[in-house]
Amino acid sequence: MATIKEIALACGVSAATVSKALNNASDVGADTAQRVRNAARSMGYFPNAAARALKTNRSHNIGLLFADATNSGLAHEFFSLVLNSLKEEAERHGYDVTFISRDIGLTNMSYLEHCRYRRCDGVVIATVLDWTDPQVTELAQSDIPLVAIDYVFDNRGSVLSDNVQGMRDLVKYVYSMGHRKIAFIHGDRTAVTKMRLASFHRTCDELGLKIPDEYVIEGAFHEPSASARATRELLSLPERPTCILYPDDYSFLGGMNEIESAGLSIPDDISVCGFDGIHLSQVLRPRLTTVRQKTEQLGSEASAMLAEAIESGKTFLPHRIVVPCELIVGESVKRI
Amino acid sequence: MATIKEIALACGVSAATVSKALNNASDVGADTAQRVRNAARSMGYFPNAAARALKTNRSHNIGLLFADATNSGLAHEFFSLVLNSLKEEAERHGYDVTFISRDIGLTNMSYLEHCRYRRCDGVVIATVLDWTDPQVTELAQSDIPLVAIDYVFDNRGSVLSDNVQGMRDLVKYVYSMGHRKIAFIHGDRTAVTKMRLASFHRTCDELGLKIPDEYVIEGAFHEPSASARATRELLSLPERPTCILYPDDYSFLGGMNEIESAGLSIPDDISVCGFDGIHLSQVLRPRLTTVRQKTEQLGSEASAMLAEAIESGKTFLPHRIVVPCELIVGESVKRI
DNA sequence: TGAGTTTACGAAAACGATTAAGTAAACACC
DNA sequence: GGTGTTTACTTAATCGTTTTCGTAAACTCA
Repeated sequence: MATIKEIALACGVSAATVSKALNNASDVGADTAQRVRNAARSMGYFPNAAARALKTNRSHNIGLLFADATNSGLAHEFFSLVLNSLKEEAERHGYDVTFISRDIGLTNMSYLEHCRYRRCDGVVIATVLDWTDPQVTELAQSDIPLVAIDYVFDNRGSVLSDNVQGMRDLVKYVYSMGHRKIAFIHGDRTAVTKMRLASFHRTCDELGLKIPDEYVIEGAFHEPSASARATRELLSLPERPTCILYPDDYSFLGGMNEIESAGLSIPDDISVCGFDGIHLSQVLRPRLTTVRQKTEQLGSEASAMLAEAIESGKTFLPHRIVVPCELIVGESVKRI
Repeated sequence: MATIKEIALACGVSAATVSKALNNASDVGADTAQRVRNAARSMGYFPNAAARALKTNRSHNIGLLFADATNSGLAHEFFSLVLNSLKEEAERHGYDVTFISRDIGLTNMSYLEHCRYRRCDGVVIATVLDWTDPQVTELAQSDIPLVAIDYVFDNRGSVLSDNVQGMRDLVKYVYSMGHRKIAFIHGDRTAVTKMRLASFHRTCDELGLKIPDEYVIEGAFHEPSASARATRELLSLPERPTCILYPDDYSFLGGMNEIESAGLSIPDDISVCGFDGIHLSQVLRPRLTTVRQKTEQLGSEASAMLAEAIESGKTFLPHRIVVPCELIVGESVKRI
């Protein structure tokens, strides 16, 4: 509202001096600086972000790429929580968060164009439908600082939830409870699924478990119906698994219904595990044994890393932070 | 990337002409306009949002005020879905969405200051902890176009979910199924709760139902534990209700656990209803009878209304849109 | 005291767009 | 053909900052 010029006028100095005083530049007298700052405060001054962005070519704004699809994306508590901590940490560093999408207004821009239009200082890619989407790779190959969550782009920063360790801990725990016939309903074919699947097989190998092919079924993240279908398949096998691992806590609900309507009880007749450790998992009875992903840390590390990339001026900062998962032992796995 | 000047140079015209051609101004020749537009496209031109904002004093950005608290807010599917449609509709109108918060960076700004700093063209208040927070009222009394969701500020636009009608439909339905002893666990003391509570009582009156005081208990939105506690109270009453209405679908989970661990079955021993109609409600077995709030419509109406307020230049646009709720009949209410 | 250095400030250009006002050419019209 | 009106452009100012460069005053020191 008040501008630098008005402050300059009020203080009897030039606009340049005001700007410098406000930015703690070295060549301003201590008393003048103080006077200016006082005036700025009392006149309710805040810098005009647009003017500053125009001049400095820095918007103090970071773009956030979130899946466009409605079924997953924002509705998924995992992502909501990541977004929340991402936003808070970004703000702590002085950045605002703006959603990036294609096709804003009438014109259709690509993700990259949208970022340029808004002069985003950096971008966090939290989740997209397809990481090989040309528009996504275009963005990843641009000169905009970028951090991806749960994905690795060449030469780019990434924050990864340690799905491999999480899955290993889960399988080992289930094994330690005496289970040998362990089934795994995995998510749709994404990078995360690949990691969990690989970790599942490797851990079973280490434990000397032979897992029959029928025990590993494709489901889908956040889709109870897919888990329901897969659960039906598993329950109808001649040799039923004693424990089923689900793609995620939410989609487990589909399996839960299926198990109950088959007249079976959890965990007495069959044991189950989720993944994610969202609030829901600890509200269900029996409490779900699951793997908690540290959403707060994923989000805040991503923001911090991006801020560092922006401020260091190094567009390409191939840092990689791996955030451990945490096994949550509930009551859904029975010792046998 | 490419600027207007570069296009001007390439086309052999002045920057002003380029600007006008790109903005479909009247005083540009048809052929020149075409030439300019072609050049702009081929040179990958996109306007510099900062420069434009500086000059026009319009940022094409709307601020979004979302609760700071973590327990509800973004993690609640209701708000996630509202946010999602809000964002999509805003983008359709050419606006980006930026989160507004206090205390960005080191400085601590108020919500209003944050909006001014970012030169937001308008603000949507989706949910806050406390609508009487001085910072919120300051914003509501400012000259920034504003639309609130599920709240009414004097002289401001608002989009309201018809909680009154939703609750009435629900109670009438439950009544029509033969229930007379209907309990209501309501949410914490918010505007929404007040509406539902009032509608509950009025509808019961209309139906000639006398609801004992013990049947109306305070719970909390999105908090299964509160619903669990309230459910315990209700189940221990000498005269148990035959149907319990919960604050929302999610918090019902707490009640569900309590009912099951009391050895009761839904809906044979006791009927239950939720509110919200989130995905979860239709995944549970039995499917929950609930009231769906049209989140997509709430979000998109809010964006559309705000866009209109901005574009009409009328800061104060006391429109009020009421979005009806929809009764979803599940299997959780038994005919008695 | 005079030359060199430091300190504290100001003047002015620039970022990339928009827009009011000005102008030259083309056209209309009797 | 002169006058008036369109049409199609250009010039230049402006939005609110930042930043480079310049400079006057003050200080240092032999």
